[in-house]
Amino acid sequence: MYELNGEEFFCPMQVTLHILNDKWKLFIVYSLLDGAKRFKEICDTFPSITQKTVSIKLKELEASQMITRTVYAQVPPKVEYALSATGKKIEPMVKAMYEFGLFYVKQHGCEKQ
Amino acid sequence: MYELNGEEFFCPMQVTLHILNDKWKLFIVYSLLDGAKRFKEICDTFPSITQKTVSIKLKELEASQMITRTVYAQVPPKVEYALSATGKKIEPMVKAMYEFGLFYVKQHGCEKQ
DNA sequence: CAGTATCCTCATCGATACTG
DNA sequence: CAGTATCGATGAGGATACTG
Repeated sequence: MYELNGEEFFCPMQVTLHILNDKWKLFIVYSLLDGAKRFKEICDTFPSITQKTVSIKLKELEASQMITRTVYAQVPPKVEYALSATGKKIEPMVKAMYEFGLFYVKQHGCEKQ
Repeated sequence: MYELNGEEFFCPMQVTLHILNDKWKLFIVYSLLDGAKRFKEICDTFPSITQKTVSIKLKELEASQMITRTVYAQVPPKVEYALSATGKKIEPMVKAMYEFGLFYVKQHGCEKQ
């Protein structure tokens, strides 16, 4: 049995899904595996996500200690988001997800030119 | 570039998330790793999910070829859901998610008696 | 550049009841 | 047992505009 800010979980899987299971978070942490990104870069990485959603998701990921937020005191402002030590631990998981996707599209002949 | 019933994807990760990223699907396929389950068993595994949602999610998972549905001609009816060959390929991914959750709760001291 | 503030839509999910 | 039908709540996320 585990507890995370008031909520109870019976299985580590549940914890993982609690932290990452939504439409965007996994994409965001995935894109940060290459290295730190600025707010605008993250927005540009996914054209179909809005600034507002990016903002919310980054806050949530920061709250669950998956990413760090670094503000550079300059004008114009520069803020960088990067995976925390904990966040970097997603790598094997993300790799496995990538591999599965690769297998799936091959299996189902979903490739296009 | 990949295509799945009309939608376009640029990355295998995107495909994986398209198939599995919602509140329940990962839990369901996860619970099927032990072996086939009947409809009621799946409902009972997750007390906080409704029959309706289970029904919808099973249909979606079947449509994306992740699970198989076997009807036994008997009264009362018996229907079994099991992972397909494709579905079984989630195992490394799920293991990685489990491991991450485990790491996370240890790191953050979330264990309760 | 890096966000907030509003307003709004729409899918997801829950509650409950009913059926072959 | 294995669902479907109906209705309703809710909240994530989109569109757009604005700010330090």
